[in-house]
Amino acid sequence: MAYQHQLNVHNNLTNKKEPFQPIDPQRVRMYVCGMTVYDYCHIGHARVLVVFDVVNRYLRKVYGEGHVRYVRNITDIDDKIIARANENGEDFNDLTGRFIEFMHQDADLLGVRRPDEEPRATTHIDEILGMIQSLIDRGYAYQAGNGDVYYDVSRFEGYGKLSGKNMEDLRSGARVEVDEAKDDPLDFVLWKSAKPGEPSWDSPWGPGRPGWHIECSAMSTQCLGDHFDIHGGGLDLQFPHHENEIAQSEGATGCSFVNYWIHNGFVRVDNEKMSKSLGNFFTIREVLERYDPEVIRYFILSSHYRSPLNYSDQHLDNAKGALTTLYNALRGLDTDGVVFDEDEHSARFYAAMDDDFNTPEAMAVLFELAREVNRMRGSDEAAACRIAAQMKGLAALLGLLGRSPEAFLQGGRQSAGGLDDAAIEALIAERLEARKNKDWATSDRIRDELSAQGIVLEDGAGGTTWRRE
RNA sequence: GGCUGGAUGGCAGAGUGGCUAUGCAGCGGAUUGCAAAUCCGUGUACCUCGGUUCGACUCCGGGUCCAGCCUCCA
Repeated sequence: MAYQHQLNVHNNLTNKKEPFQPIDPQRVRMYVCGMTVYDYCHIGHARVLVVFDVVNRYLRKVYGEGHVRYVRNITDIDDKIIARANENGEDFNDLTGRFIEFMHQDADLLGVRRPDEEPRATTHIDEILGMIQSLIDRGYAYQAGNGDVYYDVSRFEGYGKLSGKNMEDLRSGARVEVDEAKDDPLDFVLWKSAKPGEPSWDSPWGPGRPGWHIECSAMSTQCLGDHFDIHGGGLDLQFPHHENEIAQSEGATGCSFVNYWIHNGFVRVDNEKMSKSLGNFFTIREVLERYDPEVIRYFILSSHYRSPLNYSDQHLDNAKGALTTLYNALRGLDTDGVVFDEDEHSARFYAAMDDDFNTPEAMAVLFELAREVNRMRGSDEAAACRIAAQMKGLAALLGLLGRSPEAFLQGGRQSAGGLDDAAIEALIAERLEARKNKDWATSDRIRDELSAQGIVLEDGAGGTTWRRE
């Protein structure tokens, strides 16, 4: 019997968990704010990538592969990009092109499926200009004396509805910058007039470039329409970025913008937010030098997407151990083409995922299946295979356990000057000979030798297997 | 100061008005030549003070502490 999904998501617009009802179940639409590309992605970025990859995979499971459209943008023009390009003495397009490539490499390694569309700000200038013009026409924006075009926040009635802020509180906040050009300190820029030497595009308001917030409004509307289902991103984007997007899009189109706002929590280091400004970040590639990408993925999904996630080697080691347990269960079982019925484990897995993408609880089900597999193997190989196949099928929704167990277990980093696979196999063969002769001293010596190289031997009923620690 | 979240066993991390989360680590047993892996068993856990209740870690209120947003940030 097929499981009946009822997806519930925590909607930041209402700040409540609600049943998810797509505008059109045949075409579920999700937009996620991606990266500003002037540097390598860090683990915080990895979290957005992985979290929304899982949301994307799960929506496809529930609504069907062809009925979900996932858009994740790239911000490829902004102050920091210009500054970095100047520092490097290169064209900003070269800089962004390079880091887009690096981002794709990182995302691919983490098992993140490519979005259906990946719009870039610089290729959507026309749409951006169009939306700014609409805002001016409808009285939501004005050009200031310095040439910049600003959004007139006081004109938009619902301003603050996403972040739970009101204009008075915001104005009384001590940190609002005072800018002479703006009518109101809360107004934000839609079009920045170009300073000499800066990249710029022509516009009715003079040469310039788009503000950050308008990019996302224009790109999401262009790719998904005026009104769509899900808009996601990091928690820090809730205000002002997403608040401003609502003001822009609803101001420009006059219709409701997004039904469900989903934000992932931060990655922390020593209980502090990992961020560029604090300088306490670890890049994905840095971590990949020491850990398998699937370990990073497991680590990210081992806590709920809305919770803070503390980064540390200890947590990654823990993730590695847990993943090893799961792959150990799959070892030696051929699940290709195995037909199985989904049992109550699947039901519990889906129930967990239906409940606001509760990946930790879903993962607990994977461990229960692993135990079932281990209980069955030996006594009923076919049953073990069926359970293993079910386990792999569920894990695939999280983008986990997609490789052969050997690829994961033996694929660890070979220490410098360490033994390659053939040398390991040769030593195991030699040890096997010694064991036949009950020469335990030789057998143990070889095992110790391998152990010193980080190779763990396991003598099973079907022979000796090995894995890298 | 305003607004959001959070506080669970050695560590990590779900969840629930009364019933084992799960993982890692530990301990005992099985298995093993010894290990490893695996299986079985095993832990006075729910920040504090009040309240509601037959019963609260779970609901309500106060407090304490932590994190985040209000400034670029995933």
